Amino acid sequence: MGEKVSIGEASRRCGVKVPTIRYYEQIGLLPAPPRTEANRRTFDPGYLRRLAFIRHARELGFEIDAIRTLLTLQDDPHQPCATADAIARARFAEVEQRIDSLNALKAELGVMIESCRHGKVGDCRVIEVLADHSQCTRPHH
Amino acid sequence: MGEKVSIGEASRRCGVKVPTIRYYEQIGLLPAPPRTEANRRTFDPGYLRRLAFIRHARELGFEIDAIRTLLTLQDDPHQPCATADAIARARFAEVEQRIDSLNALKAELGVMIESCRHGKVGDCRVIEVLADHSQCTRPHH
DNA sequence: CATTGCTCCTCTAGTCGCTAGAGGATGTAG
DNA sequence: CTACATCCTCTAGCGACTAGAGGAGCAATG
Repeated sequence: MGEKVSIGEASRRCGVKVPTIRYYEQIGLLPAPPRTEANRRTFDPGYLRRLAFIRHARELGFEIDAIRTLLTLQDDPHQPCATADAIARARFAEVEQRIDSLNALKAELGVMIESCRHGKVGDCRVIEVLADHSQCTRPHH
Repeated sequence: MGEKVSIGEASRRCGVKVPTIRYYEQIGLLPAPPRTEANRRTFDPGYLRRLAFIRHARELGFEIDAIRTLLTLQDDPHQPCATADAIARARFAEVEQRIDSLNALKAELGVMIESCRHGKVGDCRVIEVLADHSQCTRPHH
Protein backbone atom coordinates (compact mmCIF):
# COMPACT_ATOMS: atom_id res chain seq x y z
CA MET A 1 0.00 0.00 0.00
CA GLY A 2 1.89 3.00 1.30
CA GLU A 3 4.44 4.04 -1.22
CA LYS A 4 6.86 6.87 -1.31
CA VAL A 5 5.67 10.27 -2.43
CA SER A 6 7.21 13.57 -3.46
CA ILE A 7 7.32 16.66 -1.31
CA GLY A 8 4.46 18.23 -3.25
CA GLU A 9 2.28 15.19 -2.68
CA ALA A 10 3.24 15.10 1.00
CA SER A 11 2.31 18.75 1.21
CA ARG A 12 -1.10 18.14 -0.33
CA ARG A 13 -1.84 15.09 1.81
CA CYS A 14 -0.81 16.61 5.11
CA GLY A 15 -1.80 20.19 4.53
CA VAL A 16 1.66 21.49 5.24
CA LYS A 17 3.28 23.82 2.71
CA VAL A 18 6.32 22.61 0.84
CA PRO A 19 8.75 25.18 2.26
CA THR A 20 7.42 24.44 5.73
CA ILE A 21 8.25 20.76 5.34
CA ARG A 22 11.78 21.69 4.32
CA TYR A 23 11.92 24.08 7.23
CA TYR A 24 10.93 21.35 9.69
CA GLU A 25 13.69 19.20 8.31
CA GLN A 26 16.16 22.04 8.58
CA ILE A 27 15.44 22.67 12.26
CA GLY A 28 15.62 18.97 12.97
CA LEU A 29 11.97 18.51 13.86
CA LEU A 30 11.80 15.89 11.14
CA PRO A 31 14.66 13.69 9.96
CA ALA A 32 16.19 14.20 6.53
CA PRO A 33 14.24 11.82 4.28
CA PRO A 34 15.93 9.65 1.67
CA ARG A 35 16.39 11.08 -1.81
CA THR A 36 15.92 9.82 -5.33
CA GLU A 37 18.81 9.68 -7.75
CA ALA A 38 17.81 13.13 -8.91
CA ASN A 39 18.18 14.37 -5.33
CA ARG A 40 14.48 14.67 -4.61
CA ARG A 41 13.08 13.93 -1.20
CA THR A 42 10.89 10.87 -0.85
CA PHE A 43 8.37 10.48 1.94
CA ASP A 44 7.09 7.15 3.23
CA PRO A 45 3.84 6.63 5.16
CA GLY A 46 5.58 6.81 8.53
CA TYR A 47 7.04 10.16 7.65
CA LEU A 48 3.65 11.39 6.51
CA ARG A 49 2.14 10.36 9.82
CA ARG A 50 4.74 12.37 11.69
CA LEU A 51 4.04 15.31 9.45
CA ALA A 52 0.30 15.07 10.05
CA PHE A 53 0.97 14.81 13.77
CA ILE A 54 2.98 18.02 13.65
CA ARG A 55 0.34 19.78 11.64
CA HIS A 56 -2.39 18.86 14.04
CA ALA A 57 -0.32 19.84 17.05
CA ARG A 58 0.53 23.19 15.45
CA GLU A 59 -3.15 23.80 14.77
CA LEU A 60 -3.80 23.19 18.42
CA GLY A 61 -1.21 25.83 19.16
CA PHE A 62 1.60 23.70 20.52
CA GLU A 63 5.04 25.20 20.13
CA ILE A 64 7.68 23.50 18.06
CA ASP A 65 9.65 22.57 21.16
CA ALA A 66 6.62 20.95 22.78
CA ILE A 67 6.01 19.03 19.58
CA ARG A 68 9.60 17.88 19.59
CA THR A 69 9.01 16.40 23.02
CA LEU A 70 5.69 14.85 22.03
CA LEU A 71 7.30 13.24 19.00
CA THR A 72 10.04 11.63 21.00
CA LEU A 73 7.46 10.42 23.52
CA GLN A 74 5.46 8.90 20.73
CA ASP A 75 8.50 6.93 19.67
CA ASP A 76 8.76 5.15 22.99
CA PRO A 77 5.30 3.78 23.86
CA HIS A 78 6.46 2.27 27.13
CA GLN A 79 7.14 5.56 28.83
CA PRO A 80 4.53 6.94 31.18
CA CYS A 81 2.47 9.64 29.53
CA ALA A 82 2.73 12.13 32.36
CA THR A 83 4.87 14.44 30.26
CA ALA A 84 2.42 14.45 27.38
CA ASP A 85 -0.36 15.10 29.82
CA ALA A 86 1.51 18.00 31.41
CA ILE A 87 2.17 19.57 28.03
CA ALA A 88 -1.49 19.32 27.08
CA ARG A 89 -2.60 20.71 30.42
CA ALA A 90 -0.22 23.65 30.16
CA ARG A 91 -1.56 24.39 26.73
CA PHE A 92 -5.12 24.14 28.04
CA ALA A 93 -4.39 26.71 30.73
CA GLU A 94 -2.79 29.01 28.19
CA VAL A 95 -5.81 28.78 25.94
CA GLU A 96 -8.18 29.51 28.81
CA GLN A 97 -6.22 32.59 29.79
CA ARG A 98 -6.07 33.79 26.25
CA ILE A 99 -9.83 33.40 25.89
CA ASP A 100 -10.41 35.41 29.03
CA SER A 101 -8.24 38.25 27.95
CA LEU A 102 -9.73 38.25 24.46
CA ASN A 103 -13.19 38.46 25.97
CA ALA A 104 -12.16 41.51 27.98
CA LEU A 105 -10.74 42.97 24.80
CA LYS A 106 -13.88 42.27 22.89
CA ALA A 107 -15.96 44.08 25.49
CA GLU A 108 -13.63 47.04 25.32
CA LEU A 109 -13.75 47.21 21.57
CA GLY A 110 -17.50 46.79 21.67
CA VAL A 111 -17.92 49.82 23.91
CA MET A 112 -15.61 51.85 21.71
CA ILE A 113 -17.52 50.98 18.58
CA GLU A 114 -20.94 51.38 20.18
CA SER A 115 -20.28 54.88 21.38
CA CYS A 116 -18.77 56.15 18.16
CA ARG A 117 -21.32 58.54 16.72
CA HIS A 118 -19.69 58.57 13.29
CA GLY A 119 -18.96 62.24 13.29
CA LYS A 120 -15.55 63.83 13.12
CA VAL A 121 -12.41 62.28 14.49
CA GLY A 122 -12.29 65.04 17.09
CA ASP A 123 -15.30 63.52 18.86
CA CYS A 124 -14.59 59.92 18.07
CA ARG A 125 -14.87 57.61 21.02
CA VAL A 126 -12.61 55.06 19.39
CA ILE A 127 -9.73 57.50 19.26
CA GLU A 128 -10.60 58.95 22.62
CA VAL A 129 -10.68 55.67 24.47
CA LEU A 130 -7.43 54.61 22.91
CA ALA A 131 -5.87 57.87 23.99
CA ASP A 132 -6.99 57.50 27.57
CA HIS A 133 -6.66 54.17 29.22
CA SER A 134 -8.53 55.37 32.31
CA GLN A 135 -11.71 55.34 30.23
CA CYS A 136 -11.54 51.60 30.03
CA THR A 137 -14.42 49.89 31.75
CA ARG A 138 -12.18 47.35 33.35
CA PRO A 139 -8.47 47.17 34.05
CA HIS A 140 -8.20 44.14 31.82
CA HIS A 141 -4.68 44.76 30.74
CA MET B 1 3.28 71.59 34.55
CA GLY B 2 4.29 69.21 31.80
CA GLU B 3 8.03 69.18 31.61
CA LYS B 4 10.40 67.18 29.55
CA VAL B 5 11.48 63.80 30.79
CA SER B 6 14.15 61.25 29.99
CA ILE B 7 13.53 58.02 28.12
CA GLY B 8 13.65 56.03 31.35
CA GLU B 9 11.00 58.22 32.92
CA ALA B 10 8.87 58.05 29.78
CA SER B 11 9.21 54.28 29.93
CA ARG B 12 8.02 54.18 33.53
CA ARG B 13 5.14 56.56 32.99
CA CYS B 14 3.80 54.90 29.88
CA GLY B 15 4.65 51.30 30.61
CA VAL B 16 6.65 50.91 27.42
CA LYS B 17 10.17 49.53 27.68
CA VAL B 18 13.07 51.78 26.79
CA PRO B 19 14.28 49.77 23.77
CA THR B 20 10.70 49.62 22.53
CA ILE B 21 10.43 53.41 22.57
CA ARG B 22 13.62 53.65 20.55
CA TYR B 23 12.26 50.98 18.24
CA TYR B 24 9.06 52.95 17.63
CA GLU B 25 11.16 55.95 16.77
CA GLN B 26 13.31 53.88 14.45
CA ILE B 27 10.38 52.56 12.45
CA GLY B 28 8.88 56.04 12.27
CA LEU B 29 5.85 55.32 14.40
CA LEU B 30 6.96 58.17 16.64
CA PRO B 31 8.95 61.22 15.54
CA ALA B 32 12.55 61.66 16.65
CA PRO B 33 12.29 63.70 19.84
CA PRO B 34 14.61 66.63 20.56
CA ARG B 35 17.84 65.89 22.37
CA THR B 36 19.77 67.48 25.20
CA GLU B 37 23.29 68.77 24.66
CA ALA B 38 24.55 65.39 25.74
CA ASN B 39 22.50 63.78 22.99
CA ARG B 40 19.80 62.36 25.23
CA ARG B 41 16.21 62.18 24.08
CA THR B 42 13.71 64.44 25.82
CA PHE B 43 10.00 63.70 25.88
CA ASP B 44 7.31 66.31 26.32
CA PRO B 45 3.73 65.64 27.50
CA GLY B 46 2.39 65.46 23.96
CA TYR B 47 4.90 62.80 23.09
CA LEU B 48 4.01 60.87 26.22
CA ARG B 49 0.35 60.96 25.22
CA ARG B 50 1.19 59.48 21.85
CA LEU B 51 3.25 56.81 23.53
CA ALA B 52 0.42 55.94 25.92
CA PHE B 53 -1.96 55.83 22.97
CA ILE B 54 0.30 53.35 21.22
CA ARG B 55 0.65 51.23 24.29
CA HIS B 56 -3.07 51.03 24.80
CA ALA B 57 -3.70 50.23 21.16
CA ARG B 58 -1.05 47.50 21.23
CA GLU B 59 -2.66 46.02 24.32
CA LEU B 60 -5.90 45.90 22.41
CA GLY B 61 -4.06 44.00 19.72
CA PHE B 62 -3.93 46.60 16.98
CA GLU B 63 -1.10 46.17 14.55
CA ILE B 64 1.58 48.80 14.19
CA ASP B 65 0.27 49.79 10.79
CA ALA B 66 -3.24 50.28 12.10
CA ILE B 67 -1.85 52.39 14.92
CA ARG B 68 0.05 54.47 12.41
CA THR B 69 -3.24 55.24 10.70
CA LEU B 70 -5.03 55.93 13.96
CA LEU B 71 -2.27 58.33 15.01
CA THR B 72 -2.47 60.33 11.83
CA LEU B 73 -6.25 60.43 12.17
CA GLN B 74 -5.89 61.74 15.68
CA ASP B 75 -3.79 64.57 14.38
CA ASP B 76 -6.55 65.89 12.19
CA PRO B 77 -9.72 66.14 14.30
CA HIS B 78 -11.83 67.45 11.44
CA GLN B 79 -11.71 64.28 9.43
CA PRO B 80 -14.65 61.91 9.61
CA CYS B 81 -13.95 59.01 11.90
CA ALA B 82 -15.15 56.32 9.52
CA THR B 83 -11.63 54.99 9.11
CA ALA B 84 -11.04 54.71 12.84
CA ASP B 85 -14.37 52.99 13.17
CA ALA B 86 -13.54 50.54 10.40
CA ILE B 87 -10.21 49.67 11.99
CA ALA B 88 -11.86 49.05 15.34
CA ARG B 89 -14.59 46.95 13.75
CA ALA B 90 -12.09 44.86 11.86
CA ARG B 91 -10.22 44.24 15.06
CA PHE B 92 -13.46 43.34 16.82
CA ALA B 93 -14.24 40.75 14.16
CA GLU B 94 -10.74 39.33 14.42
CA VAL B 95 -11.06 39.00 18.17
CA GLU B 96 -14.41 37.28 17.88
CA GLN B 97 -13.04 34.79 15.41
CA ARG B 98 -10.02 34.13 17.53
CA ILE B 99 -12.21 33.51 20.56
CA ASP B 100 -14.33 31.03 18.62
CA SER B 101 -11.38 29.07 17.42
CA LEU B 102 -9.79 29.08 20.85
CA ASN B 103 -13.00 27.73 22.32
CA ALA B 104 -12.96 24.88 19.83
CA LEU B 105 -9.35 24.27 20.74
CA LYS B 106 -10.13 24.28 24.43
CA ALA B 107 -12.83 21.67 23.93
CA GLU B 108 -10.42 19.52 21.95
CA LEU B 109 -7.72 19.77 24.55
CA GLY B 110 -10.24 19.10 27.28
CA VAL B 111 -11.30 15.83 25.66
CA MET B 112 -7.70 14.81 25.19
CA ILE B 113 -6.83 15.46 28.80
CA GLU B 114 -10.01 13.93 30.17
CA SER B 115 -9.53 10.67 28.42
CA CYS B 116 -5.87 10.25 29.25
CA ARG B 117 -5.74 7.44 31.75
CA HIS B 118 -2.22 8.25 32.88
CA GLY B 119 -0.74 4.98 31.83
CA LYS B 120 1.91 4.46 29.25
CA VAL B 121 2.45 6.65 26.23
CA GLY B 122 1.36 3.77 24.04
CA ASP B 123 -2.22 4.15 25.26
CA CYS B 124 -2.19 7.88 25.75
CA ARG B 125 -5.16 9.64 24.28
CA VAL B 126 -3.25 12.90 24.09
CA ILE B 127 -0.70 11.42 21.74
CA GLU B 128 -3.30 9.39 19.92
CA VAL B 129 -5.60 12.29 19.19
CA LEU B 130 -2.73 14.40 18.00
CA ALA B 131 -1.65 11.64 15.69
CA ASP B 132 -5.07 11.24 14.17
CA HIS B 133 -7.00 14.30 13.26
CA SER B 134 -10.09 12.28 12.42
CA GLN B 135 -10.55 11.63 16.11
CA CYS B 136 -11.32 15.26 16.64
CA THR B 137 -14.84 15.86 17.81
CA ARG B 138 -15.30 18.73 15.44
CA PRO B 139 -13.56 19.85 12.30
CA HIS B 140 -12.59 23.10 13.98
CA HIS B 141 -9.41 23.59 12.07
C1' DC C 1 13.23 15.17 -30.70
C1' DA C 2 12.14 19.74 -28.90
C1' DT C 3 9.65 22.78 -26.36
C1' DT C 4 6.61 24.12 -22.69
C1' DG C 5 5.50 24.27 -18.09
C1' DC C 6 5.40 22.21 -13.69
C1' DT C 7 7.90 20.54 -9.80
C1' DC C 8 11.91 20.19 -7.41
C1' DC C 9 16.57 21.75 -5.53
C1' DT C 10 19.55 25.24 -2.62
C1' DC C 11 20.39 29.54 -0.73
C1' DT C 12 19.58 34.02 1.16
C1' DA C 13 16.76 37.42 3.04
C1' DG C 14 12.42 39.17 4.75
C1' DT C 15 8.26 39.17 7.94
C1' DC C 16 6.41 41.13 12.88
C1' DG C 17 7.28 43.31 17.08
C1' DC C 18 10.17 43.44 19.70
C1' DT C 19 14.46 41.83 22.95
C1' DA C 20 19.34 41.14 24.16
C1' DG C 21 23.89 42.32 24.29
C1' DA C 22 28.32 44.74 23.20
C1' DG C 23 30.91 48.73 23.92
C1' DG C 24 31.11 53.34 25.19
C1' DA C 25 29.63 58.14 27.12
C1' DT C 26 27.37 60.79 30.63
C1' DG C 27 24.84 61.86 35.00
C1' DT C 28 24.11 61.43 40.09
C1' DA C 29 25.06 60.04 45.01
C1' DG C 30 27.99 59.32 48.72
C1' DC D 1 36.72 60.47 43.40
C1' DT D 2 34.55 56.53 42.81
C1' DA D 3 30.67 53.76 42.07
C1' DC D 4 26.79 52.85 39.71
C1' DA D 5 22.76 54.00 37.04
C1' DT D 6 21.29 55.67 32.86
C1' DC D 7 21.88 56.86 28.41
C1' DC D 8 23.76 56.33 23.49
C1' DT D 9 24.47 53.40 18.94
C1' DC D 10 24.82 49.29 16.62
C1' DT D 11 24.16 44.56 15.46
C1' DA D 12 22.03 40.21 15.99
C1' DG D 13 18.46 37.11 17.65
C1' DC D 14 13.66 35.27 18.61
C1' DG D 15 9.60 32.00 16.56
C1' DA D 16 7.67 30.02 12.73
C1' DC D 17 7.57 30.61 8.80
C1' DT D 18 7.36 32.98 3.78
C1' DA D 19 9.23 34.87 -0.51
C1' DG D 20 12.20 35.00 -4.18
C1' DA D 21 16.38 34.12 -7.05
C1' DG D 22 18.60 30.99 -9.95
C1' DG D 23 19.02 26.52 -11.67
C1' DA D 24 17.94 21.37 -12.76
C1' DG D 25 14.87 17.67 -13.93
C1' DC D 26 10.49 15.40 -15.56
C1' DA D 27 6.03 14.63 -18.08
C1' DA D 28 3.20 15.71 -21.87
C1' DT D 29 2.34 17.64 -26.18
C1' DG D 30 3.49 18.86 -31.11
